[in-house]
Amino acid sequence: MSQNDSEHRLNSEQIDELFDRFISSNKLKHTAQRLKIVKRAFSMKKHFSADDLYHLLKREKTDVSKATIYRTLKLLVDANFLDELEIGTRQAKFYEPIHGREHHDHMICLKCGRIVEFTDQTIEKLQQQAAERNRFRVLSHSLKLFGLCASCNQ
Amino acid sequence: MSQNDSEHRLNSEQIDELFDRFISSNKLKHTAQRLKIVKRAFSMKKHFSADDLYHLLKREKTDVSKATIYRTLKLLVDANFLDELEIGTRQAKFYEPIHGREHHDHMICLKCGRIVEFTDQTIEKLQQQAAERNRFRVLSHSLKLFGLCASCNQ
DNA sequence: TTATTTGCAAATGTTTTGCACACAT
DNA sequence: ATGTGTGCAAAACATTTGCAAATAA
Repeated sequence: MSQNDSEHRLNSEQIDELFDRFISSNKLKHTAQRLKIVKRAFSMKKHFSADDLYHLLKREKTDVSKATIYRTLKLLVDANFLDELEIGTRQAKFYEPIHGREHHDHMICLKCGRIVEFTDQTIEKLQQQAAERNRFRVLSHSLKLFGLCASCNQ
Repeated sequence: MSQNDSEHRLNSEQIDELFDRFISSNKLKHTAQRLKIVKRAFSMKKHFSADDLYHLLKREKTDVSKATIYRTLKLLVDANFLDELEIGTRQAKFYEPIHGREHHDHMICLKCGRIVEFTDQTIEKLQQQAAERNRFRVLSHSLKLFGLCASCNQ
């Protein structure tokens, strides 16, 4: 893994700041539920699903309904605070804080589910060139490698 | 589009041959339903969903249940006769005949839904190298560019 | 005060599955 | 004869939505 997890985690103060930015930038209202969701989402050490978040909050006795979690996660993705990763059609989406990180792609271990991140500027460039050749305007992209991670591959 | 559709379509005789190969290679049984599904799937001019196939067959008075369509499509994908494309987690999967075509990636128009295919050997190579750097063994991959196709982008 | 937000339960949409019957080998 | 395959309806499952009650501004 090229990234150190803690390197990208925010402290409580930064999260409060981010929360305010999130709320005001979208003309939303401050609610206890949204604050709890944001606080928890931005302190996650790895990719998490809506359901993960739901159970974590429930365990911490700070219940928020699933509907609100889904609604808030969507807002956070639209506002570019969270990145959304789709592993497979029948599987729950995963989320991760963006927080100034550059775009990256994912390798997904089919055995243990581990998600390894990587970036390759040349690939990005070549994608863009392929798009231009087809007069296609890229708004977003997703590159996923499925296989076996180092430990699962012996 | 770099590919000519008709260039890759099979004639009736070739489909029969492919059907036999499909059945025998998997120790399956010849059934009217499977033949109908294979015939229709391999004469499709573009990507299709399970539901598309279901309605086409129904319209042609050759009813096959949805369950059987899903089961057969899965068999065809596993046997490497069809390629499966996931546009989004909550959307139906798309299928396309493989039939000797090389692997390709997709650009998906968010406005009209058009799917443009492309290949880039250098990208493939760089993906592999990125995987090796992480001692990750790639079994399959998916690269999708989302955006606006030439006509939708004016 | 009033437009948002929430929680609940019900709906959604695709795909899968249990089961009894039908059929290919 | 016997193991497969089929159709139906129900289940699965993540996510979305309608609605009435609660709450932020």
